[in-house]
Amino acid sequence: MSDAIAPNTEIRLRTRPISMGHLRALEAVARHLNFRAAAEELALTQSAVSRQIQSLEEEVGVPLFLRHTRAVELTGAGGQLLRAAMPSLERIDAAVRQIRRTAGRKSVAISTWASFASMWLIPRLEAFQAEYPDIDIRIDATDNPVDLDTSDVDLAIRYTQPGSVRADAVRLFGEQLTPVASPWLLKSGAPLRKPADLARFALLEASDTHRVQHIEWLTWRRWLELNQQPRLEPKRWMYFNYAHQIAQAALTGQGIALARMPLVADSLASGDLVEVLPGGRIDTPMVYWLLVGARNSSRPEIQAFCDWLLAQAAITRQATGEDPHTASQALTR
Amino acid sequence: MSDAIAPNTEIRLRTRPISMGHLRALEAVARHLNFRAAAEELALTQSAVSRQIQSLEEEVGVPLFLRHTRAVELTGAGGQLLRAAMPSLERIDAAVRQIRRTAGRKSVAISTWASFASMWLIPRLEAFQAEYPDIDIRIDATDNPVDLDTSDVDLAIRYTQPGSVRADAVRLFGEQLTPVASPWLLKSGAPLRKPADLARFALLEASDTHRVQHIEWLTWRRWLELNQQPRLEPKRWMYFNYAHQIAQAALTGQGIALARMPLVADSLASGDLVEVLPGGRIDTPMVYWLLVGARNSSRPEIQAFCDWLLAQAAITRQATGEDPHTASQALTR
DNA sequence: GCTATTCATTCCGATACCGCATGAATCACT
DNA sequence: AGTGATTCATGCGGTATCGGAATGAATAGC
Repeated sequence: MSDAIAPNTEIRLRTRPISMGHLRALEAVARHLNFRAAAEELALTQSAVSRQIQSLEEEVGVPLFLRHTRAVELTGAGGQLLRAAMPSLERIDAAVRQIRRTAGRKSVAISTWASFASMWLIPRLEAFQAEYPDIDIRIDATDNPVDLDTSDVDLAIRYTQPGSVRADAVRLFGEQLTPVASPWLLKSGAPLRKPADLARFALLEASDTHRVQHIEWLTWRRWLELNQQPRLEPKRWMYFNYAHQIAQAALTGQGIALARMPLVADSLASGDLVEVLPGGRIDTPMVYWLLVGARNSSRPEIQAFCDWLLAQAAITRQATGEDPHTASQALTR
Repeated sequence: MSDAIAPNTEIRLRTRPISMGHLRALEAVARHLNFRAAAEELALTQSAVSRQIQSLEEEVGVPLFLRHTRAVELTGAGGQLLRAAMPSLERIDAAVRQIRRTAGRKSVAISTWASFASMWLIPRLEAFQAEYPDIDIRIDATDNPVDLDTSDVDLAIRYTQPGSVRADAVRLFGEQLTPVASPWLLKSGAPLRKPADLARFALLEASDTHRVQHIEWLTWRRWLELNQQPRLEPKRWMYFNYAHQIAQAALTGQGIALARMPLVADSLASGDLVEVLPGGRIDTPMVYWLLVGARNSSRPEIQAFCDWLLAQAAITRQATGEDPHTASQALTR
């Protein structure tokens, strides 16, 4: 009864797992359309590459390349496999590189969005780095909302209304909007005392086509209505895609921006921007949240970063007048 | 001069390419959290799996699992690699399966969207299958617009306005909208003679949140305005996500749908649906296009399918009254 | 302390992979 | 047409890798 091994060997021969090295050869050959050049790139001989491709072809049962005498041509099946394999290899390689890079190092990966990263998070990071020089920081600000359980970020900063966020999210701060401008812009000309005076200036506004669900709260139109100027037309409208572009335009005196208090508190404190109309703040229902992936909350560097972030948020709350108490409560977490 | 080989071996030792088999072991172990069970699933011994994981760990420089005496625990790095590897392996496997399945067979893969597939394409496919029984058909109606050059579909059917489509797109037919209903619905009650009579019925409308750029042309509101009934309020509004759901509702007598002529021409011809208001057709600027990937246009089965599709489109144009000529021109292509 | 469970390790046979040399096919040029 | 050059395929031999069986090491439960 040799049945015990016969099926084994048969299976082994039939479904030998595809090798990643072979797929790399496929990729290189498809790129060069030349076995020898591909082999050179892979630091192999042409013979090895030839047989790797052959092995792949035997595996899928279809030729992947048409070998003409002087040219190599990718077949449909070859292209199909290539299109599946190339991003997959790249993704695996990227993951390995990432793991290797952070091997033995403490690191924190944060998902947020571009405006928040450049206007709030990054300016403060230096302080954290000074306090914890051995912790690496990685910021993913690609604006793709990522899943903390399936992606490789450790924590996320989100911007939503209360209620549409996980129960374990920690509130960082709320949001007020206020007209701001460069003091340099206001020095020339008559002083700006009442909302109607805004008509003399250019108004900077977001034309954010992506996140339509939030934009209604951030418009000058809403601010003007709340300040009894529903029909005011400014000297000029200027539209920008990102909040930090608006801030940049305001800093360079291009007009008056309806800024988010938490994000411009620093510029207000330093005097680079000023609130042009005291009492001109309006609230939005939006809240900035901190979310921590469950599987990461026990790592000490995550712990340290969260503590630091909450302390920074408390400082921002104080600066924006949202939180009249000291930050001690947040620090003790 | 052994310089020629010394660097070779060094490189070989440093960057030994990761094996897909090892990643499969990672996946199986992560799922079972048990080396023996994973080995059994992989038809290997526990010893082999142990060494595969070890090899991976040596490769990335970090432990992927914590081995406790009675339990195995995935580390952060392990999870990171797993999250990258699992979809990648799945994608490669799927591509290989797909290639194997279509090995030696002629096949045509079409990208379209759900409503068009179920209301126009699929009902006609049987005729094509009868004519070409040896050609496999694969329909990708996931509503994700795919790139003909990078995905593995051979041709795509698109629905846009003229101008926002590639120059080599072939026009299938335009679009008219007309109110339709089940004849059964109309038999009860007073006859429906003029647009204002619509107020006695439920009107079926799309609440298509996805493709906002097209929806304006498809609304009852627009039809009513064009027919001098801007303020008409029907007995009831019914909203559906997909055009074929609307058609289904109309077929079962739930109300009157504003249907796309090309998609309901069959039901009108068979009498399952009737146009409730002769002369009630309105045009939309939308056009149905056929796009063929450049690298596929030479395959004979693609050729055959395109010819057949264009002939079907000509028949539809005739049925909707769009094309007064015979279909001969399209047939000769 | 004994036993059962589970992963790591050692040894050995199988084989997959590589490099070298060579063959086969075809194109370019005389 | 013949010759050389280019390019991929193939036969062969050596080596590294891999898998299986048996055994060791650690520990949790009793």
